[in-house]
Amino acid sequence: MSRRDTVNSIFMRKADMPAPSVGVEKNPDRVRAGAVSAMGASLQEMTEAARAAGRLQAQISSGFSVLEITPSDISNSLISDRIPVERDAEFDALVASIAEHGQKVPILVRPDPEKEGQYQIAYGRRRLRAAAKLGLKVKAIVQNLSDNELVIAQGKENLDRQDLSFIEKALFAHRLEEAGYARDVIIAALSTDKADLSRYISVARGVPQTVIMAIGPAPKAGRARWLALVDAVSSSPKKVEAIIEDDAFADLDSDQRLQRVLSKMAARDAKKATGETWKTRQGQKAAQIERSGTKTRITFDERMVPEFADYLTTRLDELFEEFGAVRSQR
DNA sequence: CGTACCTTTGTCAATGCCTG
DNA sequence: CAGGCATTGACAAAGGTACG
Repeated sequence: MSRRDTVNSIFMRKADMPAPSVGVEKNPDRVRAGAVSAMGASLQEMTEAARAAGRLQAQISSGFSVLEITPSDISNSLISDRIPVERDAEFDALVASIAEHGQKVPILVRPDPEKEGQYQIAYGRRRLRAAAKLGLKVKAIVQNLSDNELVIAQGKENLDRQDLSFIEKALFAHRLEEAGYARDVIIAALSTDKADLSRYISVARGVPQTVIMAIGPAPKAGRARWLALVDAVSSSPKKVEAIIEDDAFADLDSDQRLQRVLSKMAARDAKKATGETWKTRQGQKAAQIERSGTKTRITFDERMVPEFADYLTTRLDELFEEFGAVRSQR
């Protein structure tokens, strides 16, 4: 799979379209038809559009320029970095501000490499959404950016705003990685170091998307709580799902939802403190250890460690002797 | 097999926030 | 304002992997 295909698949997913199956080529005719219809059907309009495109091309190649662009000509960024929230008072305030004073700060876009006359947003999506809502054109700086520059610009802008929560950064990092970006590019985009990036990605990998979306951005929660959630999910994913499906769960705010899951899981762990999971060094959950009164039961998962139980059975005498020797030394 | 590089994990200190 | 707690950035070491 080429980089372009990978990036496209991310883009398609972001646009709420089914993820394309591997190896399926995009139909170039459909792309062309879309671009043409966007420019208008009549010859007059097409000529005018061609002239406008020429002017734009000259401006773009001379560096960058601030243009007024119809929001529908701007597609979403390759990589989504925000978890949508139902109510957003700040967004309403932004809409009101732009309605009253106009758009003060331009957004950053690049020309869509595949669709003439179209743009891809690097940052300023809230301003874009606000302009679209108001039916206004949006002021945009147009720059020729590489894929890497695009995501780095997007990341930098978000960090300037300092309102991406831990999990939003984690998702952003994870999506960049899935899109095939090198670690150093992701590190630059998130202004982080390799150690933290590793943690971001492991959290985004460790918690299912459905769980993250159900909980939301949890702006007050940092690394520790999300790492705790990774543990909780890996030990009993079904229990976590049951908690997030609870009716009352949706009534809480995002931070409270995360807290609810963690406290319920902690309570559950405390209750069955006698039960534990044995994991192999590769992290496979290979056995369940249950203690009750005078008995201890170890249940091996044959799918994870096939034939290990048989092997262990044949060595019980040996192990018991070893155990006796160790105990007598103490 | 040894080496170099990359990733993951553990840990600590600084900072900020909250509560009494 | 002090103390406790959570968050965050940074460093070091361990673990994993690719390559010669």
